[in-house]
Amino acid sequence: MQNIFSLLTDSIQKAILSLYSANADIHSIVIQRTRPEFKGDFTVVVFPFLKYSSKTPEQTAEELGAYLYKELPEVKGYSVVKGFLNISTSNEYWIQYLREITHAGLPQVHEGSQSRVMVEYSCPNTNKPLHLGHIRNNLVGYSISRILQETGRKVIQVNLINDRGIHICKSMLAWQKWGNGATPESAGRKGDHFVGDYYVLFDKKYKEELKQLKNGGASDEEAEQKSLLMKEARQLLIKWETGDKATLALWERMNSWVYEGFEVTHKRLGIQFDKVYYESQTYLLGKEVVKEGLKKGIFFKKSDGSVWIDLTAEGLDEKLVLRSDSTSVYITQDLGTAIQRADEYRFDKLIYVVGNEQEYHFKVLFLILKKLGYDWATGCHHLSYGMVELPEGKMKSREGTVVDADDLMDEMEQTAAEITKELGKIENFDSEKAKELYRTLGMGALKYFILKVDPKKKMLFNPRESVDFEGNTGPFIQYTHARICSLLNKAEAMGFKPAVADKIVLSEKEKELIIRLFEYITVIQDAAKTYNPSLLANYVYELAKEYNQFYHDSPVLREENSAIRGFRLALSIQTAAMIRRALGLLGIIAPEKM
RNA sequence: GGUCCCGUAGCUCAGUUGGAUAGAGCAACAGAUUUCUAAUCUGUGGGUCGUGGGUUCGACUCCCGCCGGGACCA
Repeated sequence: MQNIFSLLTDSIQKAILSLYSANADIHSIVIQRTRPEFKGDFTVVVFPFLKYSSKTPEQTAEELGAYLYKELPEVKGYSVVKGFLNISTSNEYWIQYLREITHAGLPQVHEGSQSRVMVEYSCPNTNKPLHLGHIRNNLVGYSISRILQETGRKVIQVNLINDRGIHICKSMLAWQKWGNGATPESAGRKGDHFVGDYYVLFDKKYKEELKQLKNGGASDEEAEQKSLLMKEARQLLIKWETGDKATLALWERMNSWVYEGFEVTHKRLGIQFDKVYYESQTYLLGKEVVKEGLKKGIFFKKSDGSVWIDLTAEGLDEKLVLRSDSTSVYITQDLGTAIQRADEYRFDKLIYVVGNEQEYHFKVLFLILKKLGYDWATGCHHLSYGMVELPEGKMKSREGTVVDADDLMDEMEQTAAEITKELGKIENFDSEKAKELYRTLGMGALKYFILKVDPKKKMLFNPRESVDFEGNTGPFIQYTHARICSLLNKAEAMGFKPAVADKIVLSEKEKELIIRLFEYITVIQDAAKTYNPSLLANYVYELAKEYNQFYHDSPVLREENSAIRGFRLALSIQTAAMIRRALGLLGIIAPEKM
């Protein structure tokens, strides 16, 4: 059956041609949902048509309404309020829609079936465990990947781990000096935390050293230069770069501990990658590109030998792409990595999920790729997300205000357990099943709390609110799903079957619910287009809220009219399926009982 | 010095190619359960959409200035 939007749009174009002998611009046709205080389901804004009709808004709306009413059986009535034409759609249309999805399943979106998208996200350093900021990154990256898949695109999820550099050398040095051969196993500590501890220890010792040097009369700068610890760390980095065996062995060993830890966290977050890149293998990429760019005259060399690109014509600055000692800067390897990936995967889009503090960096990166003549550069996109802040302000590792990812998940699950036990609805669960539920609910709360906010905006993480399980929260939506499942189980036990009969009188709520289900297509397209999972999060919340209202005042199992009962069962089944599906795209599990 | 982002109810957020009297949740208060899961539902109060101009039939939305907050580039 034809989509109501295209049905209306087509008919409006015909109406304008027939009534006013004009061809209406498709963009001038705006159809939106009718506001609840007015009668109707969809509203056509007629102001843009006045130039065709040369009549008052009311007259134009009236004529248009009469035309649509006559032409389309789906239009059951209309009313005109000022310049707005409110259209009431027929129950039959929506009953038919419900019947269709009951038989054929929920609609699929295929708009992007030919395209390949690579999404890069997560990208942790190996010197410390993941924190709240990484969680937002991971959730947004995972969810947008799933959403793009949902619209038919082939998605390649990749991670790029920053496994080399001075930071990991600091951890290594501290472990050598003060670790006494300890391992995560011997210390009973998760690997990434274990290595992170040594990073912190280095920093502590380094500060002590600086203090001593300064007490001895050194200035800040002198102290930093004189620091033996820092010197040793740098030496370790040089050893690493020159391939010193013992250094490489230690590096590999410590990183492997970190990866074991990350693995656990990733699993808990429910994310996984198709491919993991390591900076140790990519950091030398890009130098060739610089040579190439020099040859083409896109880059230029300064007297000290450093290589730059002049972007002042584009309103940016001059940007360094290779240092005078011919070592790379970040953008050098990013250029190389992007080109390597383009060769390898031939993607249509490459999406970088990275914090908004790097907006300038990506602007420059994409611009350089374009100037180098890579046509796929236009498909590169920086999915820039805002920082996560705490009620006390920004997270600062120095002040110990960083919210650790593992701790946070522990707390969420613990809260879920407390609330669930208090409500006492799962007495027949064994402890394994109960634990799984706590996990599902805790993660549901956390994921929804973060994903409901537009990624572009900075967000405030209030721990008190994040463990709220009522109102606009993940557990609210999960609860709605569980309740429907419970209802459906009982219906089955009672032998009631879902069925969508022809002649059903729909209540306002029932019609609204079906329209909501229908709106999913628009929402998922929007979410994919704008790389914004929060649209989907807000959608599924609205859907759950709508269902709860319906549930509250419409009996299902107690409904004696079997046609209505069957219809309500079918509606409930589809709503539950939609909740499951939408939550799934957010990485949230919909439990059947809670 | 330059570039960019943000500012909506006490708090957290929706409001997306400009559309009607700007919406939710939390918090506060009042109610609903002999009933399909009350992690629910209903109601009340709460707004100069930072601010001043401009564009037009119409601006939270677009343009310019200012104030406040943040980020980035040397």
